[in-house]
Amino acid sequence: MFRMIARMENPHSEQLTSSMLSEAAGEELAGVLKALAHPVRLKLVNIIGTAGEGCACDFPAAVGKTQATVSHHLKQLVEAGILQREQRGKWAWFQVDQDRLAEICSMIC
Amino acid sequence: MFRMIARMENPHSEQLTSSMLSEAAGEELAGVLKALAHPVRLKLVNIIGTAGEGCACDFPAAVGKTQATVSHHLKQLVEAGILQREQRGKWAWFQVDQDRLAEICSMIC
DNA sequence: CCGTCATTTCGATCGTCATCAATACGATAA
DNA sequence: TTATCGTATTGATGACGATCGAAATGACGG
Repeated sequence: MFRMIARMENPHSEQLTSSMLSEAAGEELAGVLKALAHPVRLKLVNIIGTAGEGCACDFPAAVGKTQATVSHHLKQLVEAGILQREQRGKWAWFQVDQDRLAEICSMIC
Repeated sequence: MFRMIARMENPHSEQLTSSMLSEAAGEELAGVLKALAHPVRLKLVNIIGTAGEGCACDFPAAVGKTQATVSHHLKQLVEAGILQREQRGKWAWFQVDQDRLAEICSMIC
């Protein structure tokens, strides 16, 4: 029912409800959350995170969008630091940056 | 440097990177994150959360937006379940729903 | 070097969002 | 009830985001 989690402290000590959030930190956090706040992008993160990694070639069918649209969403996730991209031959593979997600959580809670 | 956190499990056991996220849960999470993913709304949550509570009358000056714009943002936060509204005489007071924030975190990490 | 295949970028369109002034609503005090 | 003050809603406008088809880029294999 409960579990214990060890987590690194937020290096900037900025936290949404217990310490003042700087202008810059607010903008940064808003940007990352915006990248995450879309059903298709959440689904991509979910697929990749659950499987450990994922090939871009499989995503259009998985999320029901064109390849161009998927590429657009992947770019946003990479730019937000949530996904990491790796080229393997012709194919682009993606992984979730778990530390980045943990960092986001540590700023919210 | 590290700290231990006891946390309630996500009642739906849906978690972004370790279990399949349902269509509905994805839409729901995207909606809440969208409500949070704006600099002005983050600042409102930060102000209210840090102080414990806050009066709507103080926010326009605090965030540098008109009363109408602030009211619009507050509504979104309330509808997302992040803020709770309470009428005290003429004034509207707001509090952060910490459990709701924890719930969001538990779905991300 | 070509040709092919995977992926990204471009350009256009359409819908949604942020913002504010003006107005309406709601609560209190006179 | 009426006046007043705080807050919410409306309506309009400009900015931004999602989407896709088409064209460009990049990575192989021959």
